[in-house]
Amino acid sequence: MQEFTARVLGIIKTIPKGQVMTYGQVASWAGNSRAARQVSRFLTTYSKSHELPWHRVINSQGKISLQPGKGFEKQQGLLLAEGVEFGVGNRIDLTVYGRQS
DNA sequence: CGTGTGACGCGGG
DNA sequence: CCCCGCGCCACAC
Repeated sequence: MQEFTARVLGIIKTIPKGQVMTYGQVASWAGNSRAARQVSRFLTTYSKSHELPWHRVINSQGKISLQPGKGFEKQQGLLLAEGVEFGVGNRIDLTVYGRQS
């Protein structure tokens, strides 16, 4: 496994319950601020084979990137279950729920 | 190899 | 708020 991938995995596993991180933030913490896209692709493949809080990773707009009918409801349900609130337009306030850097 | 495709992000209009 | 374009990058054809 690539070093970058291993770090992404480690970072996501440490996101506190009830908090979220953006793809870009995770990529940056893992050492490559330009790899937000790879982080998303990583989740599509690893969320099924690993025990990982994949639902705590959202986009920089504070919104869930999955499309309705393709996982959106599932992710929103998991976040709601841990107390994360969604505002107008199903946006999450990153200044409240975002993991502070 | 060239091309298309995104769970991305930033800047503009 | 919505929509676009552009940069970015691994991956599938």
